[in-house]
Amino acid sequence: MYVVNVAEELIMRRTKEDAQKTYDAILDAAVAHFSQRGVANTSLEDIAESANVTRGAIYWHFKNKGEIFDSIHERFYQPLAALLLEDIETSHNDPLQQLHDICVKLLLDFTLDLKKRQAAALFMFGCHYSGDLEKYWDKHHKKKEDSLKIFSRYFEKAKKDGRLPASASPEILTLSIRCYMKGIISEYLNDVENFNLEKNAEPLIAQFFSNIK
Amino acid sequence: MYVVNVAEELIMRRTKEDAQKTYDAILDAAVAHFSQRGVANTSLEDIAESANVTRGAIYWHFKNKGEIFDSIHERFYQPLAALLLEDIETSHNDPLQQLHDICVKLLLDFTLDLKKRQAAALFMFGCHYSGDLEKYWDKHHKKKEDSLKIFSRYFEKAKKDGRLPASASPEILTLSIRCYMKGIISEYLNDVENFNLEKNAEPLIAQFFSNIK
DNA sequence: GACAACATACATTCGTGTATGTATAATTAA
DNA sequence: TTAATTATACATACACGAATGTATGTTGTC
Repeated sequence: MYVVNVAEELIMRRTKEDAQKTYDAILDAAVAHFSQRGVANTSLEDIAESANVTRGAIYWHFKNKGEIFDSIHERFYQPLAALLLEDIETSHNDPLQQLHDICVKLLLDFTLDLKKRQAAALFMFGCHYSGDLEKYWDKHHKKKEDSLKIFSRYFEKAKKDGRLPASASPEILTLSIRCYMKGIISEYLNDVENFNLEKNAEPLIAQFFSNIK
Repeated sequence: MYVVNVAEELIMRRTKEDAQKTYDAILDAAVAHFSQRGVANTSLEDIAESANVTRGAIYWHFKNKGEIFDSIHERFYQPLAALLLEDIETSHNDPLQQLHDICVKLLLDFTLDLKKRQAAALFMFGCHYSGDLEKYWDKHHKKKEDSLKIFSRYFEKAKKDGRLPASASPEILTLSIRCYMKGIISEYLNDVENFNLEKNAEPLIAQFFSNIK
């Protein structure tokens, strides 16, 4: 049982800041439960208990479980998309090295940040976009596609700079790195204890670039 | 709604072969529902309806939902593991080419076989090994690891034959192809309509091998 | 005193597991 | 060979708990 109580006390709280605290506590508790048991196997009572509130508090802040789920997505994807955008905007003389570095960085981030691990596990394995969650698929999928499109810009830059072998296709490379990253993160999250990502992140990514650099 | 009725008629049937038919119909209906909505969001009534039986029939053949889930796993992994074992046992003069071919074959198989797609989607995204399903994790995980260990044998062969560049490590390559395959299948199953696997399977795998062959 | 931020209580639905009923097939007895 | 018996392969009915959503109560804040 890795679920921890996020809120510290069970006192009555009515100020704006305190309301924000319970809001955050609910989201934190939700990510923890969702990632461990899946959205469908998590009851609002589970979340409430971990956040040291009652379901009443949850229904005050959120309409239902689906909106909690969606709120988590926003909180998780906003920084990720921003990070990627920021990286591609900063000029760098070797786009392939730059992509190499950001990929390693993204992977190592997971080893350092439990919250990110939980959120990623949630959206990769912990949810199914059917039933109540179906309506969020388009929105979430679109955000994911937008972020992933950024990958292609590194290869286009490299191509333009003549840094790609003639045999290499930017389209395939984009699809390839996308799948590769997805697979690494998947396999890591599926077995965090036995997959030594700290050690393997750089060699794995280096392996990918070894033929085009 | 892609769920189809698998059994044809609703008459009373009591022969051994007919019992086997309903058993199969239940499993088929279960895979379809599990892969589309997830195990947790699927009720036994859903399955029964698609299989043209009642929950009574399900409880006759299976103890509960978990055992249906486990039965599906057996039916799916047995042929897969057998295929991989058979391939590695057959002698081939170029192990890297052999691995390339089997990877492409595995991927293209998904484009041809709905059942395999459903089963893979089920075990990748449709289930969470917690609660009732937790007890199957060890067993399923072990079978997966056993199959994946086979990948390393191709690279060890290649290394022994001096077919690997000195810089390449068999361990990293094994981990790498494993993640890569997982990622390709993941991304494909996540968006079957837009991911053209028939077209991209071979280029993607070729891209992986381009630097070590 | 009004409203925000909850807690508590209640009604209802849904899924599960089990108990029981029943028609047919398989087996045995004659 | 056939009639009686038993076991199989389900369908039906019921009892129960769990989760949801809502209605209402309560407390502190501004």
